[in-house]
Amino acid sequence: MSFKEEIYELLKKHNIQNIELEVPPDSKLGDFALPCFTLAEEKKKAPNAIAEDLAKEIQPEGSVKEVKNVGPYVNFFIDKSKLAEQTIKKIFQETDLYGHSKDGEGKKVVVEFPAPNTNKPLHLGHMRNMALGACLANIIECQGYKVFRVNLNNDRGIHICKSMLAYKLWGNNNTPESDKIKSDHFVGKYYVEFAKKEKEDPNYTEQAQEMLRKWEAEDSEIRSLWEKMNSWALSGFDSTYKHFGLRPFDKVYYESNTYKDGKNIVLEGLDKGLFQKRDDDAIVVDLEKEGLGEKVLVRADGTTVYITQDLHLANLKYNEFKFDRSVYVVATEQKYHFNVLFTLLKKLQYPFAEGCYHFSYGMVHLPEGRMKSREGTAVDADDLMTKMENMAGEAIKERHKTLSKDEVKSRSQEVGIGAIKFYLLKNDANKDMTFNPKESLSFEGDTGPYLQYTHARACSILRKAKEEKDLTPSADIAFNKLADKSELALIDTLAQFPSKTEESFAGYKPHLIGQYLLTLARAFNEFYHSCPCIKEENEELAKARLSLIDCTRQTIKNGLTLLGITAIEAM
RNA sequence: GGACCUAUAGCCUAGCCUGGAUAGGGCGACGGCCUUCUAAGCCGUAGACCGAGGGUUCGAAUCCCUCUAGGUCCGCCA
Repeated sequence: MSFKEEIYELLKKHNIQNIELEVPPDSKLGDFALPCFTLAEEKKKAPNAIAEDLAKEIQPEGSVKEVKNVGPYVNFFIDKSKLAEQTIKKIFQETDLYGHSKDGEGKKVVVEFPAPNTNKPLHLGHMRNMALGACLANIIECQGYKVFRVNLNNDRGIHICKSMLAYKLWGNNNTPESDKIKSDHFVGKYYVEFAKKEKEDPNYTEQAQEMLRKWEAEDSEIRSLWEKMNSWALSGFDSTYKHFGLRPFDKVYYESNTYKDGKNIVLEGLDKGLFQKRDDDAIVVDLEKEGLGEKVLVRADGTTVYITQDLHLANLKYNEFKFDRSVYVVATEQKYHFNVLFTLLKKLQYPFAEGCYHFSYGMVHLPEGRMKSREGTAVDADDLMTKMENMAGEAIKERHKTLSKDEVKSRSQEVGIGAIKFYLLKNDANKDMTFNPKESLSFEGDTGPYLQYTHARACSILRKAKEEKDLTPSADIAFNKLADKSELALIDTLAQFPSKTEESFAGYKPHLIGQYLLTLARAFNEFYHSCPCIKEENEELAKARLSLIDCTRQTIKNGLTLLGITAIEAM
């Protein structure tokens, strides 16, 4: 039974029910509080007077150590050593699984991201997508679900033809190797070049459309050019994914394989009378009632549109994975599209329709305005990673003059990438963000490196305790020795982790983990500065603190792992 | 024209779902702390009529309505 439940039981004995306990703003006031405003109304008495009487009436028992009246509240103090014991034992027992749950056992979830276009390299927008997608997948997984990470390459269409045409016209048969450029950047260069020329001469647009027609007719020359350039783009993406620390995808879909499909689904809907054939032979659906207007599903000429292939892809995924949920990690601009897609799936009465969810996230702006790949103003993913790693490397070398080159490299990679990921994950995904290089590239304050540093500090104490005093942390300690304000606050924060991961999962809110870790790191650093461990002379206290440090280390590690950030042991 | 999202100190942001006791952080500014476990840290000071107006409530940053500003979408493009 939790402390809260224990207090509810206690209150029941005094005929108080249906009032939510609150947590006072300051732990000095108490651990839990009963507001007496609604009681005041019932009993026609001032809330302060009621609270005063109740506080006298209710006798402490069990884990409740003290009952005290503060204004209109009855505040409860619980025996902190019990919380310490409960929490520390749990963490020692569960280690890497602390914060995990088995709620989703036996259920399957598909998470799709980042679904790039193969005409240009990945930029900061994709990084936000990847960070969120990977983190969301981890959070779902930690709740016991079997997660499948899937990707979709948008590898055909007019925009792809634009970079192809530019290469054909101005590429001189150069290759990424000959130009010594990363292969996806090589492709992107031609996309930017095309955009420039297209502005001056609309004739190029016409040529690109002609190329798309040839591609659709499976013209062999165009197809081989397409295959060559796509393989450049895709191999470039793969190295970016790897650098960013993404796990390999469980399945990769290609739009070029599926773009014609889905027509049978529409015909099925037509048979059932869900869709209509218009006078011009186009098949449409009337979503006026849903407030979504009329949508074309198959063109008059019998060809399919974007939404048709998405109907097909949803089915493909279900047939392959038999998922309970399917999450699409896609920017907020496509909200309407997914609204229509899911409405159609429901209309068609697919069993999986209810399980589909669009996880949308806000756009990434630059101080100058919107990022435009076409104009080459996007913040490139590879460049940003390198930049951050170099900055981290400088800082590390300054701190450790004798560290080996390899060690500097691996640490700066973890710190640099961690900084980017945390920056992208710490705030509400729903909100747009402006990438301001000056503050975004910082390693101080509310950042990933701050969390990694806190973790490294905890590791360092554990190492030294072993070396200098042969102390190892254990769950068999004198819990009542942990009585300092900062110790109690730290224990309190540690205890919250499982409910935070659960909340983060339930609401699709990755940022709750990041916010929690900041709170935890602050609590630990406060403790670190006021409670020595190795230098502590009271042996029992030193041991208790060491265990508390180990629990913090473990919890930060578990949290960072959910964010896709490596918890490094030294910085 | 319609739909959705956003608005919290000079700047970035948490809290809003589930209303409560002095609205948390961070950057920047100012002042302290490295003969004690990593100063990428810690402590302190200054800085917020929570976009505006109404409503509900004993109580509103939080719920409801209106308005304003910014953004996004509403294609037989993907």
